[in-house]
Amino acid sequence: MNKELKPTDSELEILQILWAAGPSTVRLVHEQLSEKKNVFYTTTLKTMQVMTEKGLLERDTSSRSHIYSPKVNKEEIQTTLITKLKDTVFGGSASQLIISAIGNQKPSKEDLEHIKLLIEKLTEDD
Amino acid sequence: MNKELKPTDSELEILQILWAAGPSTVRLVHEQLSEKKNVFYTTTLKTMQVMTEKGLLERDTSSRSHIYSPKVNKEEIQTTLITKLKDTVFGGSASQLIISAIGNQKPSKEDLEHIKLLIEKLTEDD
DNA sequence: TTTAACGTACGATAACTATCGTAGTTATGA
DNA sequence: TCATAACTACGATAGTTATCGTACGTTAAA
Repeated sequence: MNKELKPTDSELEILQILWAAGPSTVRLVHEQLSEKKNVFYTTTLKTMQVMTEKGLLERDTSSRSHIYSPKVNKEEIQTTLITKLKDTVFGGSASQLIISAIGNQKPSKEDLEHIKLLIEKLTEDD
Repeated sequence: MNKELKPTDSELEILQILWAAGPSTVRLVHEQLSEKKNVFYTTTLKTMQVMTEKGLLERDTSSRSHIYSPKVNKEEIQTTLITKLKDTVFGGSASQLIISAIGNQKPSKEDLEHIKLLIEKLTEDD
């Protein structure tokens, strides 16, 4: 339902940059974006303006270069999208999703240990 | 790049049904779809026709009711979408994705044990 | 045999996305 | 000061998606 929780792919690219960089100008976002993708400055600008209209970003217009910040929570978006993926291609099964991720995303040894500890903690306490 | 690996949301709903049910008529897919979503028969039909054009489905037109089957591999789509999610909202980190999934999708105790065993197997052999 | 149910084909359309170009304003530095 | 660079605003557009309606042929049963 909530539009704010369904950013498009282009919007996610921008959100990612803002989540990492904190409040930024279009110029800065555009420069980072340009490292991955050929796009005109005005395209980035327009997208960020639309995102602001949608409530995905907010901006401070007090100086000439507007400062944009994410208005949506990273963790919330992550959870929403994981849930959606789980429902649409894993028939709603969390474990299948996790197993598949472990199997083909090849986390490092350290990561696997880390995950194992997390699981132990979760299975212990209760 | 490969269009076949980026089904839309509506297409994924249909693929899921076909992956589970095997080769089916539009009627059958539509009935299952109707349990989740209000949609006209011709909408389902049209979507499946488009999917066939795109190469997501193939069909046997030898009888009056065409029989559709998925032409794309479930596991392949799963991997593609997990990878995309990892890249777009987890900054490319598989472990972050997995940890987040374990944390908020709440797999059952049995599932967690299952996953733990898998991890042990992966960290052992090499 | 005729009509209702079932099936496909396909055009139309509204909404949304992504992208770019143009216009106009405001610094800035040579 | 005046040209250039940097900004924002915003219209235009092509492509995509999702959805429905209409047309039309086929099957089956009353």
